[in-house]
Amino acid sequence: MLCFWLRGYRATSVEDLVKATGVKPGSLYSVFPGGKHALFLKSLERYSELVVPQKLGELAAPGASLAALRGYFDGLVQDLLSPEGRQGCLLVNTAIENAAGDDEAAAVVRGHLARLEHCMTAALRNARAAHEVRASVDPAGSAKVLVATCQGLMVVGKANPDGTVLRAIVDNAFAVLV
Amino acid sequence: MLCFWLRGYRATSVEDLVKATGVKPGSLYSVFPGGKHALFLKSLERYSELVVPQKLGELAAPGASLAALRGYFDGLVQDLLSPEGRQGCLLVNTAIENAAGDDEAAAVVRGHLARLEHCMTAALRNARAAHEVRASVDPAGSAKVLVATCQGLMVVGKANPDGTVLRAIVDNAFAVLV
DNA sequence: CTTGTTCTTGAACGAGTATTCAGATACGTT
DNA sequence: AACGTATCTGAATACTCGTTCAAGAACAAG
Repeated sequence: MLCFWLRGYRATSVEDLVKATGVKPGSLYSVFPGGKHALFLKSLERYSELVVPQKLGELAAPGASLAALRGYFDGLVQDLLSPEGRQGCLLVNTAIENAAGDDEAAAVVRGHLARLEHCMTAALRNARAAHEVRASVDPAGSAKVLVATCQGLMVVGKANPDGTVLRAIVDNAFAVLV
Repeated sequence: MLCFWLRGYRATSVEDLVKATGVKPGSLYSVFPGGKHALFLKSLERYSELVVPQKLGELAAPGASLAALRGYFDGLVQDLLSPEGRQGCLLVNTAIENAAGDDEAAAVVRGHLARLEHCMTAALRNARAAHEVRASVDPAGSAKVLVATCQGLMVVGKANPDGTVLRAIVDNAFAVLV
């Protein structure tokens, strides 16, 4: 999973996977019929189940509110600025690199986006009930925009890992809510 | 340029470029010292100078206002839904695929993002002067968010080329401005 | 300790990669 | 027409790629 995350699907060779796992080619192909591609799909699922919930943090909790939502974006910015976080999000990378020609990969990405939108909608609903955001805010609609914004944040962050720029995006995205 | 746009940097072979241009390997390497990578950078520049202004349309004009800004987003959605437009934006693809390990490519992407932000800021300033958006809208700040949103729109569009979803994102992004 | 089975190994395979270069071709000048 | 220079060509180079498979090691049962 780390190989694909760091280097992308095309750029990781089977040799990379052999070195990273210690599993030799023969075994690798018997354990994962379908080879590199099957392993990639498994990596996507593993990322969804292991890394994503960790990044979501409080945002995935039922009582999540504006602070949790803001915390998710702040975490994203922090990751993009750290040397280890420069690889961005495996699922965003996959959307750009593979989604057009790999329906199975695209389906995993779509699932992730749906989950993200669901969490954000719930958080915004809670936030409105607690009068943390303007009453005119439409939770479902604003969640859709915020999903797109955080994907865009990752694109901008890859090309320009500048804290001032990224924080300005987040600040202004939230400014219209209160 | 079309090769890199359609398939990405890593996935386009020199043979693809030879077939597409009709220029044989020997000539290609004498005309472009630096080979595939030099050609890629030239393609990025060509895309910036040829395709981007066409996509910007009215938004690049001095008098651009809210309609031009909205028109840009609508054009983006339309492109993502058409079979020929599924490749998305070469510069977004490059940001994800190459920016982390290719400083020259990242610089071209940064230039594009800066230009986009500049155009959007100007359009929002005009829009506010014409009372097309709320007086509380900060042109510079909102432009930063809109830049991120349109990059995100491209990520979402690649994984989920669904008109309803994409149009909802654009509608809600603009809803907070008026 | 032998036997039969499962699992593991790394060398080998063919296809594909970016790049080079000696030979062939075309062109402008005399 | 003949020469010299610039340009073009595509076969050859030295890889690296994903994948397979025969040979060997490990292991449990008798």
